[in-house]
Amino acid sequence: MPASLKQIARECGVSISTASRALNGHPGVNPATRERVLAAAGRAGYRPNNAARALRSRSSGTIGVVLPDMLNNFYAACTAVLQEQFEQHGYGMVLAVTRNDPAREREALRRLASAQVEGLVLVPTSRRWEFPDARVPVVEMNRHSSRAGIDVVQSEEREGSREIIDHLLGLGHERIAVIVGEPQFSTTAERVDGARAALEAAGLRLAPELLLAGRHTRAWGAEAFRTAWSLEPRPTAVFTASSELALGALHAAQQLGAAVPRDVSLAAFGDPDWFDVCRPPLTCFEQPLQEVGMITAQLLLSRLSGDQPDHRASRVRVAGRLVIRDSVAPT
Amino acid sequence: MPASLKQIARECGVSISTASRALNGHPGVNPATRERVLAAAGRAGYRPNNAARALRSRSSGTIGVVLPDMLNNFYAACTAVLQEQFEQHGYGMVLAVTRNDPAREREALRRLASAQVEGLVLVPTSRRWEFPDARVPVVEMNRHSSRAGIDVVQSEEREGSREIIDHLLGLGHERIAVIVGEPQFSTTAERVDGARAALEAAGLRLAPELLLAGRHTRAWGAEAFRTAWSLEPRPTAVFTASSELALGALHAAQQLGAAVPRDVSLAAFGDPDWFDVCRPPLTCFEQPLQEVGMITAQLLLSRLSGDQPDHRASRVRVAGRLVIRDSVAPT
DNA sequence: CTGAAAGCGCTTACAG
DNA sequence: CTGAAAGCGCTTACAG
Repeated sequence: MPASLKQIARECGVSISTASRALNGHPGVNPATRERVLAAAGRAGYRPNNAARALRSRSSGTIGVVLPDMLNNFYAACTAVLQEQFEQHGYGMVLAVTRNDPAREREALRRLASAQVEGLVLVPTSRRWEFPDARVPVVEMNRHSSRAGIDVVQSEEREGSREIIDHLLGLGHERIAVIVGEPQFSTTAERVDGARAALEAAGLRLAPELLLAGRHTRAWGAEAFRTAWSLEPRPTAVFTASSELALGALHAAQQLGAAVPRDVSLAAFGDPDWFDVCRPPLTCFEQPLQEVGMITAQLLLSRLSGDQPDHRASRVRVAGRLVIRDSVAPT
Repeated sequence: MPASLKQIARECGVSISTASRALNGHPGVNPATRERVLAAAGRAGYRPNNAARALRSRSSGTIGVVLPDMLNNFYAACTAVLQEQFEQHGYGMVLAVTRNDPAREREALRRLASAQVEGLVLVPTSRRWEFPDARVPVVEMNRHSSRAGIDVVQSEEREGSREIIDHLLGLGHERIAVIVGEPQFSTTAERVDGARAALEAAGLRLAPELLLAGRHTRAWGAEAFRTAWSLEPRPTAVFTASSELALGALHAAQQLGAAVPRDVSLAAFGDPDWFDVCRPPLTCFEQPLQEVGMITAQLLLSRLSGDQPDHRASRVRVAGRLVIRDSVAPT
């Protein structure tokens, strides 16, 4: 049974008001009294009850984070940064996962509202979400919904995609398969856009049969690669819009005996740790995960501290960079 | 401003007691009244205040999870399973990360105590941790401390290590470098033990120069591999005790121009997604991540539900399996 | 510098 | 079936 404020106060012969003030470092407490209270609390292993404190002070000291999936390398990295930043500023983090299911998202937002989170980082899975408490600042991370007036922090999706395709075009590829995830996500739309723009700038177009949309899974990456490989004529290059898709595509290529990059070039969006030890090391667009997490945290924290004179919503796009390895060859 | 119980009650012309009972599905509420309350709550987007509920009912509905690092594939996977299981049983999860720092661990445990968690999953980083509230059931996951009477769920560390070494021995390797992480972790000790036991069973021994202990990072994996490679005579095989270490070792091998498995064989503990697309695909001992997470959750949940007639601590070791790929060749 | 008191939003015996 | 009341453990004006 953990000690309560009351017990500490009694032990020191002071009121609970005084004990509370001493523990919370309020000014205007006799230093000797403060010492006594601190000592007693230390001895008893006193821990304030968060629920009571939150209830009374009307602030939970907590920020909610809603994301699709903890296993995804990108989200895991961002979340690690968020958690560290929030902790440094005295906030706890409460996590909810949606698996890209709008119903789960709805439920997650409810739960976080019940937890009285003071701020929210959201990787939206539906185009129109609702948060019960309109006073809570929200930042959309990576993906964005169609809601107006919400801060968004993402990487340069369109530009990244365009750089990859430009790189392929520069090496003579013209028939390029584009493998992407869920079409309803803003990231997918933007990556496809970027690819399309690059092709059109070169006087080419993205043939419908070469655009393969499915889900951000290894399985779909593999299936889509096989589909692309069965096309007539075959594409000379494949662009996968995430590392999971690349994993599947690479595996499928190895199974089909398609040598990368001799038979087909492969380039991906994202750059997990293992891209440089795979067979072959993959050329890719490195997403600025750390920065996205950091900027998201800073933006939310500045909204929370209220010293954000500018009340307009921000839209931050963080630059990434092309990393050239061995998976792309000239035609 | 989210609606409170009081407002809902007033709107329906009932007392807050009745509104509370209706919302919480207590028996003995007039169905018509219940309907009215539910409807009003729905309209108002009512969400109960967790803090108030936790304070009054003395149960937070929350389980704490303390782990070293969210980026680690093993912990991310376990945590995903834990979160899903806890959610299914009506518990929220609150996460704390220690970065293998005992001081951070101490602080994390305090924070979770303040949050009144009802149960705790802990990947311990110190040999003797303390949780302020002795009534809270704790399960140690993956690693274990030296505390008696605590449930532990882990994979078969010793056996996995032994299987790997036996496999190498079977192909004629006798000079095998063993690269491990932090020596103070139980997992490290057990993996080293397993390796040593396998060697001794074959009438060999683990030479001190061949045991390279550092940290579970890519950087240490690379450095240790370079050290091993500079030994005279060179080892013919390298065993890395985690996937991060394997990543570093593989990268170092590629940089040194050491062809795996022609010049040196490589085998690892753990089996992340990408092991089968790297160069070469890695032979390894597959850790049962899902199962470890699942069993941990079930064990803690059964302690919480109190229907655990057996009060003795459990020590569960989940079996893994050897996965043979292309990174090991006969001498 | 300190204490008595109110009250945060709920749940839960208790009485009717 | 319903309501009035107590109280969970704190914080915070308010009075001294």
